[in-house]
Amino acid sequence: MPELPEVETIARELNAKVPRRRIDRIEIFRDDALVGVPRKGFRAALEGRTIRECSRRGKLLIFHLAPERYLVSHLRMTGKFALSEPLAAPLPHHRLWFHLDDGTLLVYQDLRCFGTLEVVDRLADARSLAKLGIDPLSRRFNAAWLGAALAGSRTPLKHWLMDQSRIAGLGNIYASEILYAAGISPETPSHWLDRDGVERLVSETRRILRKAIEKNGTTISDFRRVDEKMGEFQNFLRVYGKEGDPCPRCHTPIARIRQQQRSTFFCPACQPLPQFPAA
DNA sequence: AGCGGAACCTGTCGGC
DNA sequence: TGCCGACAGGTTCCGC
Repeated sequence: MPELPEVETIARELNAKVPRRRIDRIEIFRDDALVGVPRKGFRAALEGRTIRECSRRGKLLIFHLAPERYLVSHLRMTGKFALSEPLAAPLPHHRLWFHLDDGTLLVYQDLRCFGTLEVVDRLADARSLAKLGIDPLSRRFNAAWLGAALAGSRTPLKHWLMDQSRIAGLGNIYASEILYAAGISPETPSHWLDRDGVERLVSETRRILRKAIEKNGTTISDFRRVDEKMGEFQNFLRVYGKEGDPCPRCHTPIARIRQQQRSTFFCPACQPLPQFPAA
């Protein structure tokens, strides 16, 4: 489900509510998500600790606790965190309840049970954080960095952008949208991109991610904010999920292809495959 | 290096 | 109506 803007939205909304709240008690209804610790160890590691803040790294959501400890969560496709009034019984896809000291319930739910919850004493110990690449909203993500990183890779650009060990946070929706905005074919061998293309890719990546965060993420089916409201960026998507619709720029029907087992949407006219390597 | 395929798990949707 | 396959915002592992 969530890519960088959705996780950023959740982190910001949690950050407005949960800092200084203590986790009094945890109820576990299904423990598939727990990484590295058994259910009892998970509860013992977190109960009684206070949430200092929430942050995001790539698509990972991080709860910073005191005394020092971290809960690092990857929501994968359908994971969610929500704040709720106390409930009598868990709803169908509720997996864990964190009872906070002000009486509210921090609910972790996950329809498909792909999501993960990892507890570590130091962030450096988190396996899920270890292999992440550069954050695309950081200053280091610029044309000089990207140009050097792309050199030598023949991987199709769309797949390259989704590799979390290179850039952390882009997924299937935003990779398609960014390439459309930059006017670059998703099938371009990565090292073919010329200097101008690299610069467009950097600026469109930043622009689209910032706008998506401003719109609280994209809700196509599952994604919900902490208060169960939907995001609004789906209203600004140009190509994702729009196979056959006219391109907003040139009216050519939007195409859909499969790359690495995933759907890619693009405009064949606005995003032509380069004819030759641009050196 | 990089690709295809399968797996993890559950639900929905479209076609026949 | 009912069954069956395809597909879903992600990642990882295995084999070629």
